Amino acid sequence: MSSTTPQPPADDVPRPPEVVRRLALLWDPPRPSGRGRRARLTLEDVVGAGTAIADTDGLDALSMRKVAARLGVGAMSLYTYVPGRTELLDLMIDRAFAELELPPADAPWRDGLAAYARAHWELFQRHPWILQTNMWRLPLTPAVLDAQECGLRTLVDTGLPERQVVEIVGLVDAFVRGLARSTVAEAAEKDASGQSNDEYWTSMSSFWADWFDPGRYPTMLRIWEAGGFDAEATPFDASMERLLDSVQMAIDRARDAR
Amino acid sequence: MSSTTPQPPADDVPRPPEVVRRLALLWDPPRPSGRGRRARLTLEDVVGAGTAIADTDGLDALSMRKVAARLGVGAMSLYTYVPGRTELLDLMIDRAFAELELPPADAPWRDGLAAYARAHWELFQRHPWILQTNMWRLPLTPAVLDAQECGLRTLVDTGLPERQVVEIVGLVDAFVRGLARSTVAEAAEKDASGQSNDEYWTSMSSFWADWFDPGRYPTMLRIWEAGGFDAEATPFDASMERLLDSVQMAIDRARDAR
DNA sequence: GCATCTCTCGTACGCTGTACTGAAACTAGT
DNA sequence: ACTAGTTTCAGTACAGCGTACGAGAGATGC
Repeated sequence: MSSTTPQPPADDVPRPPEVVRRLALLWDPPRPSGRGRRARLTLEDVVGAGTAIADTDGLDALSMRKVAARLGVGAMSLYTYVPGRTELLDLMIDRAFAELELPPADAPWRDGLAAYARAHWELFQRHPWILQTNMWRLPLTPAVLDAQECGLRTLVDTGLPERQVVEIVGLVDAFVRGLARSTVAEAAEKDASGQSNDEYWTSMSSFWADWFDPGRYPTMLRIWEAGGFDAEATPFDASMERLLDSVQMAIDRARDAR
Repeated sequence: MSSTTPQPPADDVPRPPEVVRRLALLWDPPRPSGRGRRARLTLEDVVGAGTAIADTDGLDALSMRKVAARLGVGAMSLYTYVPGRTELLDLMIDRAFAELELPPADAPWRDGLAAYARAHWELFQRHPWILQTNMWRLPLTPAVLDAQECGLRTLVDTGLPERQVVEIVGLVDAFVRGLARSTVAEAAEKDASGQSNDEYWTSMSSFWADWFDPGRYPTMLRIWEAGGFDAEATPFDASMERLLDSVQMAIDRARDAR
């Protein structure tokens, strides 16, 4: 490939044998064979320990050694249950998405899509590390596909062309993730402030005082002074309503075109 | 720290002294003092080498040793130009965002916002590694703030309340990032197919055949059969128009409310 | 008892970011 | 020209990471 064409990292595009092995554990869970030494743990234990670590300390703190230590087990023992860290993360994501309380199939599209978005929103609040996974897509796990199926189902009978259904669900996903990201970031900063005796905010305000050039960023200054950046009331619902309005418009337009 | 409260990783929330040091290089670039040994490189060389590696091999391949090797220099030599990897990434992001061709200040809001989105879209195509940075927010660098300023400016005089301006620009950002992500992922898979003689696709299709349960995912099956997942024509423009329509609606509503 | 199978885990390798240290190279002051 | 001061360069080292390997432990089937 030409060196001028940007290439995403090969690491995230599994090579042939890998792509199957990576998902085998999820779609074809191994049943205990009865023979051989008894297992001290279950796969669920391992995934749960990983999730607990990621929930409290973030994804960077999730290492095989720490998961093993939390379970009182040698690091390499984990590899009996899980082929590697990548697959452990896939399993954690699947387990997390299985927690989603998805709307029923017969809900009106607007209620269904709103509930779909809100369920994700709450999930990301509970497991912010999902937003830290820097994969290109979510893994193709059962629970992730369940969620996708649910999202698509809300719109598939509205008369929208199939391609637009996919687009819109993608837009909703991106919106929820984006907003959850900044909300979590805000919470993290608030937390840092509490822990470090407001030195963090001192540093930050000195940044704004010393380096922020109001002449260069007049709009930001103006919005700041008008309180436009005070997001204590998260704008999730308002923005979501606006998004749903635009979906309504798309549906009306699709109906008119027929 | 309570184990029941999800905590984002402390690593991404710089401690007090850190938060200033991390941005100092960006807002207060050191001028050469003339004294002492001459530098073999410039800061620009280091940032450029890092960007080149990330462009071609992805963010995971970006290590201090590799950057140093590309410059024909010892690994530790980089630390005279850059305090650490985090700050190098900040600089790379700033440099990338400086490439944005932002719309002029006097453009009508719809043209301006569309151009703002498209500029980001093209940037992410050129530097997909930006989408791999798993930080909670982009760093507060000059070029990043320039871009934000531009986005906010397109809407600040439309009569929308300030808070909604911030919301909408956030929505546009999330949309562009989300769509760029899946586009890049698709390109990565196409590329993997080329390199590995279609074994990748063989594996993937065997996945669909062996594990995908059409009864569990009827909507996905239906959309698939209707070609709804064929995204060769990226739906950027269509989706963007839909988004802009919803912004128009919000503006009209804000006008009516006054 | 013995073969067979599975789980457990210490050791080790290569990779990472970077702290420390001292050598090398350059300028300024005398 | 020489010294003192300042800055860059880079080797070594350390802690941490994912994980390949292989020896041992414990269970089952014969």
